[in-house]
Amino acid sequence: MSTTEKRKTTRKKKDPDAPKRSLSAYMFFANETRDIVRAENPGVSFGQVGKLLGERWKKLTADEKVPYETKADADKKRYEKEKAEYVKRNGN
DNA sequence: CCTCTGATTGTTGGA
DNA sequence: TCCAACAATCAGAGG
Repeated sequence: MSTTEKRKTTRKKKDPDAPKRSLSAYMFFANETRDIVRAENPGVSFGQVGKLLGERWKKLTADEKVPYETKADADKKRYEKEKAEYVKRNGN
């Protein structure tokens, strides 16, 4: 099963203080591309843009993803911090 | 020890 | 407010 087949929707959180996980490079990529794709495809519904984003993302090379992965990495650290506090709260 | 699934992140746009 | 496809990412649990 691929990660893209389940994910019904944002399910509930099982943890009390569940620290929000780090964002994916795609999230950052979408942040920038959403504006570009939408600019090139005005009026297109999310269905079109959404798929376009995925295709564009796959088209990007590791070098292009660098800036996005970099953000993702930075956010990852952010998550670590949240987790640290989260664990502290639970493991207090 | 190693593997896997589940849950989560954010975007748009309409109902 | 919620959901849909898209991709990534991580943490916990199990064998």
